Amino acid sequence: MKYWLMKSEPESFSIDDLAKAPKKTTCWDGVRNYQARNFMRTMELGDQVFFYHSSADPPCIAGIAEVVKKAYPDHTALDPKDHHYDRKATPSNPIWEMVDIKLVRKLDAPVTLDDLRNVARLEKMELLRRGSRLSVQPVSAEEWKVICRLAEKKSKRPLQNTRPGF
DNA sequence: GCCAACGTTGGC
DNA sequence: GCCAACGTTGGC
Repeated sequence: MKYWLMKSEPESFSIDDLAKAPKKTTCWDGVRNYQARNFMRTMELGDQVFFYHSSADPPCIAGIAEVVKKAYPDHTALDPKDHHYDRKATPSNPIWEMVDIKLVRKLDAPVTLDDLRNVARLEKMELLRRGSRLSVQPVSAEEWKVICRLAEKKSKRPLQNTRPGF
């Protein structure tokens, strides 16, 4: 099982929106970066995801989700009226793909970007790299564990409903 | 709102 | 293949 971090601006789609969604599940449409897409292509069912609020106050990991559907074509790339339309995309070559993710749990106390920066073991984390903008990125097993511990500490109670591995 | 960092586009 | 121009991301 692998670990990931996916960014969303809460003004467009937040952890609460995911909680309110049917089956607490959403398709992750709109990714228009090849590296991010390639990461989604390698995702497996059950992979665990940190749901990150970008351009938020404060920026933070707001919850945990998991992959419930493997990569498939992102239809919004084919719709000229859609904001994420890409004229290079065709039905036979849709170019862009998405996965479905389901909420595992919202964090009682979000782990902020500032919190993460204060952990020496997270120094190499992609999110913390200067100028990093990747919206879908891998998280190492160690990083995952460290961040889950941090989340537990902040919430003052055990993380429930998370799979073994953190 | 600012702006640094980054990815993409397109002329050459 | 180079690289300037442009658009976007995302923290501050």
